[in-house]
Amino acid sequence: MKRNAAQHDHRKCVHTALSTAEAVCKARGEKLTPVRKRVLELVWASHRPVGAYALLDSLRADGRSAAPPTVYRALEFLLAQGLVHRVESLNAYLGCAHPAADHAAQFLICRQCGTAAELEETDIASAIDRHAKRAGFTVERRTVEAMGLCAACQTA
Amino acid sequence: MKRNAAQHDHRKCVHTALSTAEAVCKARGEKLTPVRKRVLELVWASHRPVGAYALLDSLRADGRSAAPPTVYRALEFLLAQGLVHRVESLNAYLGCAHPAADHAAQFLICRQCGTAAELEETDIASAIDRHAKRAGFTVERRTVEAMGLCAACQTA
DNA sequence: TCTTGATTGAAATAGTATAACATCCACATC
DNA sequence: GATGTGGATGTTATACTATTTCAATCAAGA
Ligand SMILES: [Zn+2]
Ligand SMILES: [Zn+2]
Ligand SMILES: [Zn+2]
Ligand SMILES: [Zn+2]
Repeated sequence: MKRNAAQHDHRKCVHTALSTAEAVCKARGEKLTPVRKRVLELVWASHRPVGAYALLDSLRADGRSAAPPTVYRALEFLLAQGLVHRVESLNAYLGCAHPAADHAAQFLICRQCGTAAELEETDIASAIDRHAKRAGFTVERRTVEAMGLCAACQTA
Repeated sequence: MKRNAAQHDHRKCVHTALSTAEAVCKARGEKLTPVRKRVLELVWASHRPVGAYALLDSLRADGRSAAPPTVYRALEFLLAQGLVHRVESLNAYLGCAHPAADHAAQFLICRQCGTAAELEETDIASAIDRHAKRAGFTVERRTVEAMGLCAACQTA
């Protein structure tokens, strides 16, 4: 039920995400250029992961000149800054809920409504790392994505 | 160091995988046709996840007539039977190490040598499920992939 | 001003996956 | 053995995702 369209002011989500991004970039001396900012805003248009070509269509709808590299470059920057995440199982992108700090993220993706919620549970990450270590494996990056039904879609 | 090319008889891996597949399909009344069997064998050609188009090339190298649907259909069948896994972060496919029983699998993927080891740790899956449940989310499928360095590549 | 490096524009191409329809084959039934 | 049926495969076309390459532009800093 969290983040149901009827139950939260999504403008606030977008506004918070954009201000945080400004702050983060400024603090790091990175440039949040108009294209990058606009792509971030488009990613935040919903709580559903968005495909790169959907973003491209939106950029073009803005009247802006845009080709695939336009959006992939913006995404590359936003990913590097931790402002968006890539959802591997969907080939899609999602705004990060807590971009300030480096963190291991996990995603709960609803197959019904398409929303994705972000978790940041260190014990999931450490369970993976522990078993990896037993195998002599050093973990550098983790992809954890759960598919299923969100609370809202279950009751419905 | 496990499964280093020099340190195990890979023919045995392949043979075991194919016999198990035969048995599993027979028990279920499913048909492991020549294409399907050959694709499974090709997937098992190494312990590295293989892309669909690499499999396609191999099928063609056999002299067989093959197009993308040929390999994707075979993979669809093998995935449904639990004989192969899909590695989401690589868009690639890997033979399942324990295809008989249904299981939650996790992968340790070496960025250096490309090998992927399969884990089947229930506590990783249950940690995910537990946090999901707290969010009211019902998990149906999990994708857990760790990128890093395998034991062999670390010492080297 | 000049230089330099980062960013963006633009065109082409590579890589991954599915849709749609025809044909074939194994098997059950008559 | 002939016929009908459904699954499996063949074939072509297309959709979707991502990168390469080179040119043009822009934004500081010397
Ligand atoms: Zn919102
Ligand atoms: Zn839902
Ligand atoms: Zn082996
Ligand atoms: Zn390795």
